[in-house]
Amino acid sequence: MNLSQPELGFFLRNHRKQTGLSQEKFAQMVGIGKTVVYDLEKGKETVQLSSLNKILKGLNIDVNLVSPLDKTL
Amino acid sequence: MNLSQPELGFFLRNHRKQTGLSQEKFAQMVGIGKTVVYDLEKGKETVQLSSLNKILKGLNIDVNLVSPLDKTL
DNA sequence: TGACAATTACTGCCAGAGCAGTAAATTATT
DNA sequence: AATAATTTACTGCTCTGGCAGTAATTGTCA
Repeated sequence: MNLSQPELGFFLRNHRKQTGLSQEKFAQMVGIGKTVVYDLEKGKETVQLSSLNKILKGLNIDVNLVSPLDKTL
Repeated sequence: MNLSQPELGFFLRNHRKQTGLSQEKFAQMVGIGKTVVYDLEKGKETVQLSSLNKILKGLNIDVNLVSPLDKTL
């Protein structure tokens, strides 16, 4: 996938829900504003990378960047 | 990996170099300012997600988000 | 070594991201 | 159905990321 919407939003929302936390609780747990969580889940792309990072960390999600060049075939 | 520094910076820089484009040329090719390219490669985390997206798209890089929960084991 | 290209670094301005607060709408619980 | 919890939506404010411009530094090549 890519980091754009709405894919990312659904992904983040699903995983947050599995934590059982509301947007607000989750937001303060990872140290960002609730608006950012809402925006990201909704589809806003103009958010800070650092905010996404905090969310991904809070969800224990790891990132793999795969490039066609990396393929050691 | 995660989307934080300096890992991401090195990754992006290496892949941009393989395109043979300078930061400035690459920046205008993907439609962002040269400062953002420089900042991202350098280590700045407070950049917009949309900027990172444009860069990743320009480098043909795909993103995999892997969560422990997804493991269908 | 001189000239050229690219990178690094700094500036000031401005559009907009982040935020808390609030309220309305939606959903869940009892 | 009533109540509580959550989400959606909007506001105004503050702060800063994005940007072009520029200059200094570094790297490359003839």
